[in-house]
Amino acid sequence: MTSSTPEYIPNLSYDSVIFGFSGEKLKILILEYHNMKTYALPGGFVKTNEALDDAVKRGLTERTGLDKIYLEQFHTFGSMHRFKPEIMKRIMEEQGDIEEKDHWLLGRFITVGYYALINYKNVTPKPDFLSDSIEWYDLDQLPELMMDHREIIEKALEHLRIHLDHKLLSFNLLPEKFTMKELQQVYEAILGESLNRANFQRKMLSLNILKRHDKLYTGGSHKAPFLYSFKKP
Amino acid sequence: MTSSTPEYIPNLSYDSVIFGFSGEKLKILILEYHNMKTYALPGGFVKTNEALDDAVKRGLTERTGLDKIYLEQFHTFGSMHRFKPEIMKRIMEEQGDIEEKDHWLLGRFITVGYYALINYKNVTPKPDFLSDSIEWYDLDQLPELMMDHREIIEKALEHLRIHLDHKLLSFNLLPEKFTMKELQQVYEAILGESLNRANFQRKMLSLNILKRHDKLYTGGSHKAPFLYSFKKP
DNA sequence: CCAAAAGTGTTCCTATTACACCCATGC
DNA sequence: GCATGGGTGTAATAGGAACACTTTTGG
Repeated sequence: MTSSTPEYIPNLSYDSVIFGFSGEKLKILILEYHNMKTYALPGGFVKTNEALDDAVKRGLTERTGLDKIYLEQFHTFGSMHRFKPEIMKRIMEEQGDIEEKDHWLLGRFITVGYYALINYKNVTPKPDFLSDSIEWYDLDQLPELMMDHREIIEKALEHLRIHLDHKLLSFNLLPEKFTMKELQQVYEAILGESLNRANFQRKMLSLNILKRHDKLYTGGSHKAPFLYSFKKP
Repeated sequence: MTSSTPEYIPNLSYDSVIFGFSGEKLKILILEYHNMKTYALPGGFVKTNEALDDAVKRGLTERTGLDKIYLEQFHTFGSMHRFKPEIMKRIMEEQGDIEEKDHWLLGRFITVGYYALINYKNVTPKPDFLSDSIEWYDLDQLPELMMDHREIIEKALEHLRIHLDHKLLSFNLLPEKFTMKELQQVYEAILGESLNRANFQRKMLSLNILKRHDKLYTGGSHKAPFLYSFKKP
């Protein structure tokens, strides 16, 4: 790509915080650059003729194989502390891109933060051309991340916790049908605290967003729970 | 400015929604471009070596004369529907800037939205070099705005309403000392609804963020109200 | 004394919380 | 029958909303 007709908007990127849920713990998708021991959030760039939201969706699909993911924008990070060109330079050198001195990737970047919440088990993350691996990490066992990516995750989590009630419908975190206990586990994993079973049940039902289906017989020695699904609007 | 060493980040702008309060109504600062009947939010661009937040503060100070304003970022707008180069072209032609065909200002822009809430009376807005006038407009009497600026205002207002309790402390909308009635008028103007006086008083006091001072004798034939100020943390 | 605005009190209602109880199921 | 997990009931509490009452002030 030449600088006269750039394919991507310079100095602007996005980073996505992909939350995944395994049944008990909340995890985050982190990638590692080739031989660098450099861990980062999956991010990317916006084409000059592409909507911001579309760019983020495109990047996420390329990296997770998942389509039709609900993404929520939460903050744009524009501090000059983000400017660490050495890191990107090393990454590019590993790639063999060493020619250009003022390559656009070495510029200063303002990044738009997005987050998504998906069902862990539906995803087979695939590393892209820049990265060595892409893996799920427990929230409390994150590796050291490049630049301000740790801060980006904290801010994403804060937003997720505040807007949980309104946003959970849109995220496909649970299977089509699920039990009340599973739903509660999602809430507890995200909020990081345990909730009262009886009150949680009542509150969820009072929101009038759940449809009750037949009971689920698991073979366990206890009462069979109802299955629920989200009412589609 | 030449394209080889750009002063500003291309394709990225900010727009600021400046809410002002006059004592009864909420107003917004809108500027008009020279002889264009084109109304817009005050916005600007980010220098390549400047923090995003700093750029927004700089622009606001240039246009309002006010310093140390608390600004809150709320959303980044990146749709391709924003791309209307004709408008900017006409503005530049009015200015006499007609030479460059692919000038950076004619590109597609992703814009970061910020809002602020200030005391209307402390401000003497000054038009910048591009604009003819800069005026306060009532929320319900806005002129037709360029591009998606109307949508940006709606989204700012939504954020302001939701986060009012947490953010009012940081905004210098009221004088140092104010009465409970003045505080209530701010809330009512922002929320767009009237509130019960007795309950509002109790709720505000229960938040434990107000310091009570001496009474204010206005000369009105009624009980003198207490003055309050926000407790500084 | 009256009107206007401010401060405080009372009542009602709803949402939240903690805990208890009973039911279904497989061993 | 009994342990386990699931559904529902109940009492105590907190918070909000609606309204009434009283106090202060200047005319």
